[in-house]
Amino acid sequence: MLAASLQLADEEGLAAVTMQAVADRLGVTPMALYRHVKNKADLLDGVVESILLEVPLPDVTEAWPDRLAALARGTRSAALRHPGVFPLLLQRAAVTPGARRARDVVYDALREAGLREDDVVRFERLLATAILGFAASEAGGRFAAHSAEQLNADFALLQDTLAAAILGALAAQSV
Amino acid sequence: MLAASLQLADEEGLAAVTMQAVADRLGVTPMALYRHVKNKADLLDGVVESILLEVPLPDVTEAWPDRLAALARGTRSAALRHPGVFPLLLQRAAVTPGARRARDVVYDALREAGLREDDVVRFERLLATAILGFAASEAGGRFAAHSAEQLNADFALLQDTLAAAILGALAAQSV
DNA sequence: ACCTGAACACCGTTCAAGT
DNA sequence: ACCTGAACACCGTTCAAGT
Repeated sequence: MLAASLQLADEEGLAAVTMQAVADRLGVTPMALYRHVKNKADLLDGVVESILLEVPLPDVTEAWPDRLAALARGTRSAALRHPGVFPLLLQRAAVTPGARRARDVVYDALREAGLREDDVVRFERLLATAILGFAASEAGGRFAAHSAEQLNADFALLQDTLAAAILGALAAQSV
Repeated sequence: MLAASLQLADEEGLAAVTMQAVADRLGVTPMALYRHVKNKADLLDGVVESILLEVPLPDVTEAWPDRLAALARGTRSAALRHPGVFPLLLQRAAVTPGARRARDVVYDALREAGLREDDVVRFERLLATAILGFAASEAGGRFAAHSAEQLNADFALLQDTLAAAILGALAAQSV
């Protein structure tokens, strides 16, 4: 049912995700959905969560900068796969298992980098908002006029900037 | 009419902005709105634009870093004033007068800083996505569990990171 | 447990008609 | 020019009823 909703959103946009359209796709009446979902908001929460769970977690054996870069790329890919829904990610509290999963990857990487615990949580939030902001902007259409190469270069600049910020914090705390 | 729509969104959320509710607030029938607006999407575009135009432009006599910081603060304030609508800003192409207005402030500041023209446009996009991403996350509710002090500190870290990136680019190009 | 039919109050939008 | 009444096809959701 979440899969059907997500597919519908990808094909026809978020506005096409109605209880009746989802039910149709499942060969059932709209009212049957209320057995599995509290209401429409709950259904959309489920769709958002399933996108979050789609982001592949990087291999723990990789070096921490590679893990962060891979997670960022994975997030961006998920956004481009689901442009109609992705902007919703910024409108839900980051307290679900899918959100926690990604956050833990970043926490572990930043700890391994050597950041102090308070900087770990600060930098996780910095990374998450910057990457999600970029991905949501790109998927949402704010960059409509830009070429793929431009966007790739922009994403690289963002990643470099964030990496430099982490290295800067490390240098500052080892003084 | 845009003012009435925005007010409605602020008071009761974006979902409450229906043609009928807006018309009610204006003491008119829903159909009368179609005289002034093509359809509902057009109305929402107008609301988004009016938020963009609400962001105060910094005084040109200020130094460039202060102008950038002031614009960022003004954007964040607008988001907090209109949390229900702000996430929509990431879903509209940045081609309206309101978007251009803010972009020109950043262009001028970055040129004055001494960046090369290609870096000017790259860094403007970096700044815009990072600041809008933060503001949309905060307004949208992704940070629901965090305190105001935490969020202020996070915003400061973001601004510092972006400022450092600009200074880094300046240093690199003057080698 | 799971699904349905009928119903409710509400959507966005059109069209012809009114002033 | 601007607004309205009536109508259309669609929403989300509830409830009692069916298997």
